[in-house]
Amino acid sequence: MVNISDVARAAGVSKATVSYVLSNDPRITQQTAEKVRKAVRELGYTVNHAARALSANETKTFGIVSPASHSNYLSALFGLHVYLMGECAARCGYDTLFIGSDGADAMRKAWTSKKVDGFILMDVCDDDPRMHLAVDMNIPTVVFGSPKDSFGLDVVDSDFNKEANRIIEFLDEEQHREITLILWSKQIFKRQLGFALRFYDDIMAAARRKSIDVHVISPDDDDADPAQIIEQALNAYSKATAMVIYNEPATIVAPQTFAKIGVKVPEDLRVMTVFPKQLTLSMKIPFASVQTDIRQLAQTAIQLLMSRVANRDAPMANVLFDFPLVVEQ
Amino acid sequence: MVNISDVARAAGVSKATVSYVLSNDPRITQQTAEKVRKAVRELGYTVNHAARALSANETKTFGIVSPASHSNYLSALFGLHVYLMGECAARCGYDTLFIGSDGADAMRKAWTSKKVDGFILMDVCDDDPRMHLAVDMNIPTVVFGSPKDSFGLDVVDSDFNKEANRIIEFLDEEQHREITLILWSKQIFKRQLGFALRFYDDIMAAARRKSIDVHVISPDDDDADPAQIIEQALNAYSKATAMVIYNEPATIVAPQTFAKIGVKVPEDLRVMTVFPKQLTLSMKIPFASVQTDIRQLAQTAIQLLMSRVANRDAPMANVLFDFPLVVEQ
DNA sequence: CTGAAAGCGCTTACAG
DNA sequence: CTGAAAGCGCTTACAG
Repeated sequence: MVNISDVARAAGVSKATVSYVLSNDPRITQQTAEKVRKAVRELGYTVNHAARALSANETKTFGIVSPASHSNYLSALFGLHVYLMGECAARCGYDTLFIGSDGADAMRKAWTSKKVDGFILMDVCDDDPRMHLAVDMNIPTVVFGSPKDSFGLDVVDSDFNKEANRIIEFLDEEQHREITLILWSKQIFKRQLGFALRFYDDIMAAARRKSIDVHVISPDDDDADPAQIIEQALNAYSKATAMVIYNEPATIVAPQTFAKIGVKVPEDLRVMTVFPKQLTLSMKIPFASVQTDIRQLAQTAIQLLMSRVANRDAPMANVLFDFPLVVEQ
Repeated sequence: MVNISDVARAAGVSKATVSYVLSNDPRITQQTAEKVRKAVRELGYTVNHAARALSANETKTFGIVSPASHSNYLSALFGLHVYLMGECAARCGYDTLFIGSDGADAMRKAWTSKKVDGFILMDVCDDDPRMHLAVDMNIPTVVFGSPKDSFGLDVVDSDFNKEANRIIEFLDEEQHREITLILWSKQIFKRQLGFALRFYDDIMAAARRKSIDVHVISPDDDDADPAQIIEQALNAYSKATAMVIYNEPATIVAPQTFAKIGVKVPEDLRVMTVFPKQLTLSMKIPFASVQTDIRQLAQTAIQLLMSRVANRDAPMANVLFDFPLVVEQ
């Protein structure tokens, strides 16, 4: 494989000059630069990544750290996130290293072996060990999720508070006084996942303010059949005139469940949910929904991380997106 | 950050010895090895990845190359694949580099910069430029999908031929003489994606053998509303007694579509599909389906790639999985 | 059984 | 404006 010496020889300059041209150093004259670029082109030269990383002490790659474990369903969405972040990162000249299991351990290893310049933590929970690791070792890190405290790390997520208020206000205007709320599983709550906790707190507070009665349902288990849970909720709280679903598997199966039982939405029951815009389309979720834009979230995460790498002492960023409530007619 | 010299000093040996211990070289005595390991532990040493890669000329990372472009829906599944492969690779001591857009170009760059030891190509199409690149540059590569010709590259996929036959035989036994077949979009076919082409050919051949009439429908567009397509198919071919859906978005929305129209499955219409087992559960796909195990596919891909890296001259592997047909009662 | 030394392919002060 | 040289942190024949 052709290396920098080959290029230097072909261009009749030193290795240093080649290196300077490659990094667009302004001290090099146009002429010299052009000679070098020609040689690069003709020889098909590409910088050796390991050598550059070793020498320059930066890898131009970001690590995406998955949470310790999660159910099958969560993984599907998670995958989409990873994919989108990979795309955004690529556009910014960064590669993306996927850090699968073991959360904090794998993350520490990737960092101490200098395999990445920084991390994006997926689905952070309160007091997440990965956050503590990042803080302790002063690692550029952006957090996905809404932990109670991010300990100074940059955060990006959707704004649960606004989402919850918007949902409740909409229901209040439609005069619903009794609703049922289908949440993530108890397992998720036990793991203190920020998105589950925050949304729950916010929506309950908002409902209280409007004096709306809320029947709360949280499946015992991640793998519980979401269709059954919806049916049970319908039976148990038959006087509720609206249902808020904040649970992705349940949202996905809800349309077929209602259709099967013969519940007409929204005539018989107003249904509201929070769901990624990108999937709303292909999965035909026909509810009034707050439509999360996961591409925008991904892009922001990458940008925040790039800024953080460039300046470790910049003030902490906390970007919460206020996604729109879309009401299907 | 602590490096190999620090460890050598602390253990009272040379750098070489530390390196040998780390690679479990049998020439080092137990005693020395233990001393070194102790120092490693106490100092919290981790090998610098770039240095090792530069010196040993291997990166212990695999690149996962996404196809040039694909629709939103495809991406969701794609993400799951990436995720699962990352997990499998991690278990085998490999990291996973996600190579987003630009297909062959990004792949060439990752290779010439020596960022990875090999590639897994997602969703390969006939004559895929990424395959040619891999062959031309003799890059260890495993191909996901069923191209007409893999040019000697290792292949892993499900066995479309067997799937198609199994589906048709099942329909034949149930005495269906006229069926409708909903396929991937014309865009997908135009891009010559192996899975779409192979399945289509195989199922038509099998149907011909059993003298079953097939009405074929392929949406013009990836983003066409799959629910409408199903409804149209139902209207256009009302005498068909079975429907085979080989199109993931359509499969996902099919249950709610049938429920809405009042078509009872399987009483009014036998519906068959091919769908990842892992998503069948969470998405409540209630059809007779060939259940692809994407975790197994991912694992096999990683294993094949590891073998290929270890021995470039080994005979080509072509692993096709025969996944079971599961009939929901 | 262990160590001194060369080399992997870059970047970057520093000197001129 | 350009080049000689040190150095990044490892691995690996080779010598002893």
